[in-house]
Amino acid sequence: MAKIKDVAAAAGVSPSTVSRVLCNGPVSDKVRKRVEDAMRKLDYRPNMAARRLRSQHTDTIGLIVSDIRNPFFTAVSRAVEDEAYRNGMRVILCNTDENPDKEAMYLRLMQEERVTGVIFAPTRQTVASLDPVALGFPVVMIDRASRDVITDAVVLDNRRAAAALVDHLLAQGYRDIAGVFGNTSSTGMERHAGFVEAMQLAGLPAPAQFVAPSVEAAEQAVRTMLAAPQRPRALVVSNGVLMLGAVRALKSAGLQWPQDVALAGFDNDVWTELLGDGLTVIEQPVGEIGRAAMAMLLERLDDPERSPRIVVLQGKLLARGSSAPAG
Amino acid sequence: MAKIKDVAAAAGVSPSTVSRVLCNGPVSDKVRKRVEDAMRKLDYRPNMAARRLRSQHTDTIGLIVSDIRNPFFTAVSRAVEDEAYRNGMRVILCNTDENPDKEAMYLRLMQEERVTGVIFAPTRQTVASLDPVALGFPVVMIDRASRDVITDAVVLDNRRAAAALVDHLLAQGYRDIAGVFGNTSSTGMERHAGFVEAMQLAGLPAPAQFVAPSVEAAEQAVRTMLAAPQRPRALVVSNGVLMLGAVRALKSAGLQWPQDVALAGFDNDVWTELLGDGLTVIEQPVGEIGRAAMAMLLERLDDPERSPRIVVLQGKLLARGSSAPAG
DNA sequence: ACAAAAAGTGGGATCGATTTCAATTGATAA
DNA sequence: TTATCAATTGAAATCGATCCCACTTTTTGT
Repeated sequence: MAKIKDVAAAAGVSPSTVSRVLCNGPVSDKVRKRVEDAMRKLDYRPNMAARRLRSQHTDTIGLIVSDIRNPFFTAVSRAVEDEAYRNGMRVILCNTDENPDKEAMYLRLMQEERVTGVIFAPTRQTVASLDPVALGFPVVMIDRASRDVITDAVVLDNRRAAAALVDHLLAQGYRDIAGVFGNTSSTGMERHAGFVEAMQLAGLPAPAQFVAPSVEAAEQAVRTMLAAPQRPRALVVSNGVLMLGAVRALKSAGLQWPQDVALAGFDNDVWTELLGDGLTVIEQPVGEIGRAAMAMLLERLDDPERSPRIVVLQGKLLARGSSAPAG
Repeated sequence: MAKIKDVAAAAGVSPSTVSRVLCNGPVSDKVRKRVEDAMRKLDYRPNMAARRLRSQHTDTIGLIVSDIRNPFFTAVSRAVEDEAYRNGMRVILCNTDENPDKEAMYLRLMQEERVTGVIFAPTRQTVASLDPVALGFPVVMIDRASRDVITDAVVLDNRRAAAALVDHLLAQGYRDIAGVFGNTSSTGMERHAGFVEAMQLAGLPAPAQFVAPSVEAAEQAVRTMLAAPQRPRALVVSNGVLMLGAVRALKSAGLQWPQDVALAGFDNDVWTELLGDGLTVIEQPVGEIGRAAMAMLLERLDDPERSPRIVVLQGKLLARGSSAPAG
């Protein structure tokens, strides 16, 4: 494969000049054209490794999410990638499966790649022990954040969103409401807090279950909840993955929504609007989350000293059939 | 950030020796331990750019898919990534949106990154003009392949799968069957061919529509099909994304399946089993596709000379409620 | 027309690792 | 004890680009 020296020779200039053409340095139009012709003729492709080594900047950001199969994260990733690309940056995408070991491994990988910055949706465990300074690059958290560690972050107003679901169910006439929350993310905790707050405000108990963030775990948990002597009349479910489990549990128990159990949850995944008269959900501004995270990262790179900030975005309640009045 | 020289100094050895520790070269246990201690103390992270430049191998493969939001591709990606990781390789994931310009751009990117190989789901347009030799790295195609260009590939037996859907619908008593296929991929073409073949074998006409591979395009197309004077009694739909559009069209037209229109398609996306009594689909062996592609790529790297082969995997018909007998 | 400033170009060091080759050490056998 | 050989180690070249500095050419101002 042709290298810069070959191009230089072919164009009758020095390697320095070829490099200047590559980097839009000061080159006369005549020479630039000669060099570009040579590049085309030799089918030259700059070697990124060499470029990054010498220039000491990679123009690459890391995006570490817990599960790319979760439509929430695919949508956010998509937005991050588009935005990154528009700013001349590449993205390295990583899946952690909510596994702290994998998180540590990928953070180390990011260091080895000398990424410019990282956008990260960490588990509670990792978020507690994270030292962004030691990492050597700025980190913007998404979806999840910690109250203690101060980092840039883009999150949903989870308490309010969860409370909105509860208020909606209450307004529809439901009282006996139970919650299902993920146990690995701060998000699950926040949503639980909002759930409890709103229920207490209404003077109601707030029974809740915490489960591993998988369809199977949720299905199992909901199945037992539904089999209990006094089963709840409505369910608030903490995210799209768990909601899928809840729906499966209801179906396999032969229960209908909202007739037998009302449903309300998070994430406007494509299928939620197709089930019966639709599932009531909080729609997250996924595109905005991705774009905001990328924007924050760029600002941080611009000014490493500015104080960390947290962008809190609001969800949007989509009231659909699964939470229709008890009738 | 510490470099190899610093580690060498701290451990009282030469940089060469540190490098040998890094690469599992011949080093005495005593020295190895000293070096490893020094690395830990300095929090050393090898610089991948430098390593790749010098060693001339990146241990990185490219994975170019058309849409990471399509569950088929997310699932395949996941399998590829896991398999790659198990073989000590990194993956660069790219989205093309079925856009040939983006495909060209990402192929160029792969060259600049000097990837070891690429797994690629190309559009028909690109597949026709692809010259794997000129690219400089081996390419394994997934999901799609060309009859002309000879490359390693992993594909579904699309004709047979489509025919299986038709046969199933025929067995259930349906005759008036129409098809909806994507117009950018060879896959759509193959499935169409299988559809036509099976219909002709039954002595039936095979009306078909080709649409852009988006939910909206499919919804629009199906909506007009359903509004036509003699609307089909059953629909064969070429993939999960289009199926989503078809379902939306049916719902908005107030039609039920299978009572008004029977449905059968591809991709066992999570939601397909939740809709009514489930959607009849061909389940693709997504994990196997990803693993097979990665395996083929490794074999090809092992032996660049061996003749190209195509792995054809079989889909599995999941007969569900949407194709129940006409009653 | 001449000095000063600006623009364009080339030479050579450099980024941080690996790799080749030579040197040294230690172990083994005669 | 000494020659031989394998196992370790170090010195220096190298990967392919960028970047600093010096030099030449052109432009500008007076």
